[in-house]
Amino acid sequence: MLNSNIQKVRLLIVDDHQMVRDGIRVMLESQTKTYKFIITEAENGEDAIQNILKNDYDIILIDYQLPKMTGMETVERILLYKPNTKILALSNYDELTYINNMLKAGVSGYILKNVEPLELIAAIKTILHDKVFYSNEIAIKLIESKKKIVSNIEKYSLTKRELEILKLITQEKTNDEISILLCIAKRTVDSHRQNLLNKLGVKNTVGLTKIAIESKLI
Amino acid sequence: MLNSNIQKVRLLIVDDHQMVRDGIRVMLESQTKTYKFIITEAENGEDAIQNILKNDYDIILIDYQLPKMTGMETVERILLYKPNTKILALSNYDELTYINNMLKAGVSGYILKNVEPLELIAAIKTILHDKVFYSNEIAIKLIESKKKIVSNIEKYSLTKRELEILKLITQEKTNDEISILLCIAKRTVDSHRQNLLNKLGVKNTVGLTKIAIESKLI
DNA sequence: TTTTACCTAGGTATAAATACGTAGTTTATA
DNA sequence: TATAAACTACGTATTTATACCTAGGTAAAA
Repeated sequence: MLNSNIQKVRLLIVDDHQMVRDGIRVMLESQTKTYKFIITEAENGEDAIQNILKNDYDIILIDYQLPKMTGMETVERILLYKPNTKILALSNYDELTYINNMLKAGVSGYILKNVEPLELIAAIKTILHDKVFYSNEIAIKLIESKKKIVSNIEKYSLTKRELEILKLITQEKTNDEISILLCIAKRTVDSHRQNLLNKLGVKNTVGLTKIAIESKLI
Repeated sequence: MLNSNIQKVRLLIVDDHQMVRDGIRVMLESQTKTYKFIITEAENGEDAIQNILKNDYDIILIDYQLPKMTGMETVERILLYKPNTKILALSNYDELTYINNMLKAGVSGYILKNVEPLELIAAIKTILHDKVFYSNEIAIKLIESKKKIVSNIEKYSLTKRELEILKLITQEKTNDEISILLCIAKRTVDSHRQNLLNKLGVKNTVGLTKIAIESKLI
């Protein structure tokens, strides 16, 4: 009777760290109330592909960093063969590039490895119900991502034009070249450049370049 | 009889990820031939400090990234209270900065989290015998660290002097200032700068700065 | 010992950047 | 519609960087 309420979930863990695979297994096996997990493990992308070709899984947990084939490539190939596969990305990193890459590849969720057992279960539950799941940190990161580009400009309160010119400066262009590109007078570029030096509080072009790189403008 | 050969090891795991703590526990508990691990867990640096003040441990496994207090600070404080404590740093990162920081703080070993159970046991064994242990990747990293700086110079075949001047340029110094600093004629600095532009194949100071940053010279 | 690479230094010239101003026009917004 | 912010532009002057040379001294290597 009680058993009838327990749902079997076929789950594939793709991670090259035995420690992580063990950790996930412990987490999932401690949750026996609503799910019975049938867990398979794969060490790398190739393994994972071989596995999904032979077997069906309800959900796949995959790391971003894998030897040889990256998690992203693996996800792309899995979805090529079985487009309806539900995949949860599980990473150490909340780097925006990684998150975006995984989402682009087609994962249904992205959580960090420092996840609590209950949150992991919640994520799996959500994804099994055809919804997407991002852990809080990831959601915030995604929302903030657009803001950050703006905030770097705001941090130094650069105008659009100043930003544009800063970018051209970092492309090794002279004021003369910039003026031609933007169809404005060289002296105008001079002014903008002077304002940039003042606003950013640096001495010369080197300072401008360094800040541009720091701010990831280039 | 058999039991008399089994050594008890009091071990403290300091890591904010339950998954990692579980993973280590599984690894260690699977090795029952020579050791019986008595494992305590701490979620953060504060916890760890409280624990080591109350109890004695044979070895401490600690992550680099911890909330609030870093692994490095925690190690420093642990060794302040109990200077003979044996500590093994366990990190996801083989970043040289992290490794160096941990070694500076006083750990007896540094291994990556993708460690095999047998290697983890080997590390613990080595450290318990008052020796130091680095996993292969870390050892290589440490050895290569010096080489890398050289290789970047060699890549562009910069001379010592040119490198010196490049660094000063990236500190927003003018040729005049550099000449005073190095006690050489301004015209000599001019020459070096010209050579830098030619060798690095860039147009101006912006190019020099970008390459210097890429090459991690600054 | 000859060669080579490196550091040194200067001639001459031009191009580019920096510094400190002023000021008109447009655009968004309160 | 008043106001501020942004973009535009120029005057004047100095400093700095770039370009293309030549060339001597020194130390290491072939």
